[in-house]
Amino acid sequence: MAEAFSALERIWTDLKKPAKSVVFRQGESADFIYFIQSGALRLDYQLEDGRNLVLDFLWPDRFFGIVENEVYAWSAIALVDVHLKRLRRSAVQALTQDYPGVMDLLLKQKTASLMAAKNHIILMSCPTATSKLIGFLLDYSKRPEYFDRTTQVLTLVMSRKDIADYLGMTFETTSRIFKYLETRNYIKKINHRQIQLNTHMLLEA
Amino acid sequence: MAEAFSALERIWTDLKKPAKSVVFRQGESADFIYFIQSGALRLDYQLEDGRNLVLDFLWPDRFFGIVENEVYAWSAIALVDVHLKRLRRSAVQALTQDYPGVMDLLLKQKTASLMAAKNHIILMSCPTATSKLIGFLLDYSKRPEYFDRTTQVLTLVMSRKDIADYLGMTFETTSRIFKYLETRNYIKKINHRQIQLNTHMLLEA
DNA sequence: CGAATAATTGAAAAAGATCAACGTGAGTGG
DNA sequence: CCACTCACGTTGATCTTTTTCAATTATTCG
Repeated sequence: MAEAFSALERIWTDLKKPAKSVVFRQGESADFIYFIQSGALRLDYQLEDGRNLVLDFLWPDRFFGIVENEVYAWSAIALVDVHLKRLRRSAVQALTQDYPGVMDLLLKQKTASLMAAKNHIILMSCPTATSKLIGFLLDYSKRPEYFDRTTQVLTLVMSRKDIADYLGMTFETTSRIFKYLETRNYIKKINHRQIQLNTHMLLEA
Repeated sequence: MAEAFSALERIWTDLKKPAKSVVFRQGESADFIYFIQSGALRLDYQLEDGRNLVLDFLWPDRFFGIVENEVYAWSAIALVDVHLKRLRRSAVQALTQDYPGVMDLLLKQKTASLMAAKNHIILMSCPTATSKLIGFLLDYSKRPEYFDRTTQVLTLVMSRKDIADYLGMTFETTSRIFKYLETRNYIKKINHRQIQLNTHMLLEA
């Protein structure tokens, strides 16, 4: 796997994107595969009826844009300034000939996507908005980049609407549940984007 | 791809399972990969709190049980009598050495799983139970094995509870929405498991 | 046939959406 | 640096949808 990685190193190029910028858009020709070095992204799926759905949040060390199709099935948007590696799909394809490990790596990454999707489905199936949001916060707190274990402070890189679009609710409900969790001392809002978690209590709930 | 398939043919064994039988259980050692020849299955995920979640319904020509982990992450249950092909994981692994197409096939199947999951997420994000169920019926009606295009009759191989557990609602709601759709002439119940669809109207809704 | 399982239906309660108004705070241009 | 603006977030009141719990009816399978 390390060997596959060093093979990929020879064909990737560094790429920095500012917060809120679009890495690729749903429907665009899928010429590149990406890897997140640092930062965070949101995968958006635009429905015909105008609704926008957040399919996933992406964190460092994840590949994305791996599809068999001609075009991207969803959009990738930077939530904060991101540092990416970009690989031309055709070049990756060529590498798989000499380095079977590259194929293994792609398969592993696809498995990671599938597990993320499974987790997303589990969250969405929670019977109440409160349990959805608690599940979301607990998952999120596993990201070392945005959760400080010593202070228990979680830095939200996404808006209330992003969370709502991920969990299948309205942003008003998201806001109200945050409020409710604070009154019950499950969380403490430092500011809109900084939340101190009472992990122990959240796990109990 | 055809070459990969014929390679697999040499190592798979036929397997028939009756309706309601368990093909594998969540947590069991994941020694086999399966392929559905005919019939239909349900993938169940058991949560610690006792809830049961339907992650997917599987139709013919799909591989399943493809995981990297030691154990299956969910259970597979036959909804009707099924005809399966069973392949020992280690044998498939060995085949990938000589037949790179086998790897491609596994990757393609994983992509299929991911697309199914994406679709599932889209359904679950529908704002009302009615739109969820309509989306479900329309997706389901793409299965030639269970939808008769001439009579427009859909044969449900799963219970109201299975549908509810798939869409994230209660089975009472599922039942009520079926009733509602019938009063509005979107559907016509032949019996509990046979539903005639007014596809045109459903697509409009 | 009869027991067990699945499906339906009703009434009441709870949860969430909607619509509207109001704060708040980060970023911009003077 | 300050005022302004605009996007984001919060909150309230009302209405709709869904759940819950309970009872009843169908259906299936031994």
